[in-house]
Amino acid sequence: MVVELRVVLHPSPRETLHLVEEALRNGETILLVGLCGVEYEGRSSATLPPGERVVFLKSDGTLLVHQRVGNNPICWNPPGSRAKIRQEDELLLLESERLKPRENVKITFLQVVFAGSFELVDHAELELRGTERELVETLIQHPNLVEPGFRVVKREKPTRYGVIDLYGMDGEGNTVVVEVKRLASFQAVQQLRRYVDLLKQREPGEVRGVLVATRFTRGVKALLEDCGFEYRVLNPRKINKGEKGVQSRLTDY
Amino acid sequence: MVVELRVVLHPSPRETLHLVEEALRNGETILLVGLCGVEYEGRSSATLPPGERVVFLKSDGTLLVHQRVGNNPICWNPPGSRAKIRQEDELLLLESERLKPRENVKITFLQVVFAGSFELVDHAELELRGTERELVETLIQHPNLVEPGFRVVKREKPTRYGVIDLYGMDGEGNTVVVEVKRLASFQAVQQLRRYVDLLKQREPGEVRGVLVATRFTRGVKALLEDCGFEYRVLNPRKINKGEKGVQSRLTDY
DNA sequence: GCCTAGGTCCCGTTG
DNA sequence: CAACGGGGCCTAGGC
Repeated sequence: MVVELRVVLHPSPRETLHLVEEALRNGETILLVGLCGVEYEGRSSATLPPGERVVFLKSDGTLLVHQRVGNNPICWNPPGSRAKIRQEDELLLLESERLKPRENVKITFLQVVFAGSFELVDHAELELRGTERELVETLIQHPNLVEPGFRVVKREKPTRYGVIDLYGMDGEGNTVVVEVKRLASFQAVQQLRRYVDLLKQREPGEVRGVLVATRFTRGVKALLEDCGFEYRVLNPRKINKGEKGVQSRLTDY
Repeated sequence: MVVELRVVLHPSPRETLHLVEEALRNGETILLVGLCGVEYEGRSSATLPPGERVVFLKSDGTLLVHQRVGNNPICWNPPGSRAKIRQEDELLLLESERLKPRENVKITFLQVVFAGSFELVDHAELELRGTERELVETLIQHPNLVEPGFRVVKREKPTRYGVIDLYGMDGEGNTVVVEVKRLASFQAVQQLRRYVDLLKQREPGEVRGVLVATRFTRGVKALLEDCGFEYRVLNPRKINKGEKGVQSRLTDY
């Protein structure tokens, strides 16, 4: 149950000031709706002329300014920022400061039509399935999905140029570098290439590169071929039923 | 000014139902605060056990579920999704459906402590400064920042494997590929490498690769060196004052 | 603390 | 429409 809850409609600047100050003291969640302009200065800098928006201030310092459309906040400051509010004449100034890197968001309210503060209790954590991590675990349990005879030597093998998802050997003793992705992109191929090139300098035998993903784009397959790499399509639904859904290497075609 | 605004404290399921349904019809912005659990099924899938959260429903279909901490929503559905609400006994079910890709977010409210709908007017757009685009424009105006004698031939030159930020020639007529980034990463080096390799096959003379960025990490510089590439550090603040802040090529050290 | 890579990334642009 | 790369990305995990 929400222990504490306070709401004001069409508050005066002073009322908003008090509500926000008290909510900040108590570590409550704050929602403001009103006409405001925003200035941002930090890693980049930006100006947002006045408009009606929702401003969301969390107890961990998170500040979000949402326009009426779009998934992402138009302006924000991440957790750890510090917010202060003050009144200047009929304007309300909400300022959020982040220290590292130094970033400042300044919201000037011309009018507030709604102000609310809430004490939220929430100890639950998201349980997410179908991540890349799970794909890697699947491959460790079923190395045949990479190819019959494949043997995992190391998971998350660190190198000078990043961490190899799966490092192992094929049936003939060749080194195999496996890069795992949910969605295979150019970037994934390049990552694989970086690792393969590195190992080629160190390992004696052949070094093969394999990109395993649930989805591939056209361009990626072409680039894979150019690099001499192979790929496997993982079908997440088939995995539990068996070890189907394995593609042959590109060079088989 | 906010034309329409409706707020209910501790609404009954029926009251919430009516408020949300009417707000959806009118394309208004909806804020709900209460105890709820969430199920997500789509590109991935997830479960979030009950807790007190802020639910944000926008007129463009955006759905955001925010916990009391964190910059990002814990669950969401992007713009273009369709929301429906219905009552089952004392529970309220808010369901959001996205078609491409198919994704479903189902929120089960055990209790709503606040419901509000707002008609927001906002035609303003963010003016953002300090982007990569601006860095490229700076280089075009001051090609000396790449190096004395550098001449831009083409901006955003498309290739089979992506678009080259800047393509030009040095004082000796060699091809120069310039990749521009705010923050230099391994990925940026690989991108540069892709382009350089491609042009080496096509262009007659030498092909040089230069990575220009405002910030570099140690590992990136090492990889650049291994690839035989050069780099330049751009200081955004110095740019307007002149053409200082140019680094020599790695091989000068 | 820096650095690296993942993400239900979202988002705009381009083919 | 797919696909590719930017982002004030944020966030988690290593060292």
